[in-house]
Amino acid sequence: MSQETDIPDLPTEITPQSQDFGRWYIDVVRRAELADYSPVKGCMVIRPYGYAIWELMQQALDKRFKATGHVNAYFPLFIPESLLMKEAEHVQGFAPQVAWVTQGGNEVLEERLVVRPTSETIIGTMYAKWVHSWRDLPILINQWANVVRWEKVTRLFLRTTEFLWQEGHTAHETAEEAQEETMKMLGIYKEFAETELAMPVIEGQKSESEKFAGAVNTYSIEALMRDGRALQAGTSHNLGQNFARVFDIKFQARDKSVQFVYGTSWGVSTRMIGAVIMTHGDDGGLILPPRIAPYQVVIVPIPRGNWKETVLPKAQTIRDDLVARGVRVMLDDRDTQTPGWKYNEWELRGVPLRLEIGPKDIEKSQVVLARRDTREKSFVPMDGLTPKVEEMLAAIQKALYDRAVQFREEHTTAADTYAEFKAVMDGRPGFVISPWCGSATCEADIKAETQATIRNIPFTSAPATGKTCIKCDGAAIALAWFAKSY
RNA sequence: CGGGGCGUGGCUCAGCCUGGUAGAGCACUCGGUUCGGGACCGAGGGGUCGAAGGUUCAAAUCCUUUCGCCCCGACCA
Repeated sequence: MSQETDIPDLPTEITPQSQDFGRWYIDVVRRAELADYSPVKGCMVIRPYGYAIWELMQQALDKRFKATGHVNAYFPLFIPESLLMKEAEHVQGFAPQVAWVTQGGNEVLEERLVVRPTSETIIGTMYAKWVHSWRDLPILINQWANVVRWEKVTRLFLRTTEFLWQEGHTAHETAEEAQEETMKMLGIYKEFAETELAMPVIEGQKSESEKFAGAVNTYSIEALMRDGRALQAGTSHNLGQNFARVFDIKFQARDKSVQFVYGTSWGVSTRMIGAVIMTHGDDGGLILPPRIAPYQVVIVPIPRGNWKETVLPKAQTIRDDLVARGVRVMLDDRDTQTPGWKYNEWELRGVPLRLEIGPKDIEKSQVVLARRDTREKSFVPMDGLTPKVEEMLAAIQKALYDRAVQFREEHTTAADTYAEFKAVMDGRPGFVISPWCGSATCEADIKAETQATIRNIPFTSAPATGKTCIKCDGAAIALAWFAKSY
């Protein structure tokens, strides 16, 4: 197998990351046709190519939810005002972000409805009706839904007024079971992110001020984007008995006493698509991990002479062989575009592997394979092609993950003093691991002065014994991971 | 919600300062030659210049109002 060293420059149509990362992101989303702005302020249209990525993510997640005993259901989009108002902390957290429905047809509603920002309240109300005995537990329900949060500042995929997500809502007999569920689902998110999205994440606990409104504890997975900012990619909440008390979700326990259930909720959203873009993309556009790429291989036939009688049938055969093995393939046989144009287009859209085939290849019974991640080209014999393609897709998946891990390691720094901390945040941003005293005041001051927030306190974080808070010099309770975030 | 910027064919923009009846590139349609890293030639189609009002013989251009969007900051999956 020979390698071509002559890799052409990346196209210039997309703003380079180094010039303006935010602009680069928007350019990629729009040029790759993942999404577009809609006529509705703050809302986006997810285009077929972007939606195909979401569908692949959904399938991968749904499979995992089912495998751990969860079932899907669907709850209403509208929530009566009185339900939302029941849990004090929850209301306070979401009130500024809810959209109200005040009128139906021509009639003013007696009770206003909110468009769900999340469904704890309406699901809790139903659980109260369904749970009577410890034998009814646990309830392990997930729903795939849209939610609406009135946002002042929106960004495609990362924060839009309406977005798609899944929200799991479970009810358990004991506090221990609820905590176990909370951790299990966070673990599933981590495993999903790492194996399907090739995106390494840090699992940990949120600080009190970053916690979900109404939860006892919130845990998150945090990923590092290529501009050095962190992105919360998924959350899992232990709700304790907070919602159970308010919604009266009671059951008769094994000891005949009446108890409130222990709840959890957990979710990931279409924001994950933004995370993938900003984890793997380069100046040439999108780079998709093979496992969630709508097209894993694009076949570009070289149209020359009577190619429709020679090259094209061979390309079709190759496609059929790959499809038979479950590989997602696009055969780009348009004769309105040149091969070079197609190379650039599909690279921009992140297709992991390109297969070129022309008359010369047919003579030699070979094809050209070009990797999107390294942009390396190689000649591969037609014989044994399918296994070779599968092998390369797996190699790309792994390479993307390894590269992302390396990037994160290179952009993670420990800082025991505030001076060091600020130096890193001003310089090359990323995660900074620092001792923290646990005070919300210190946390807020650090944010005000450096824009960095506590992303989470990883489970694997070393104990902070003997260390002092970078802000107030008080005894540290933990080594927290700080970063500027999306 | 504060600061900045922008609304002109599908897209990116020029034209506005100094009013004179709308232009370029790309995209699109048709025909032909091409095609191994964003092809070329020829012929076409497409815009009441975000909206409303005003000034003027005449407004994309000047004035007023208004709507929308984008970017940067305070709140959030």
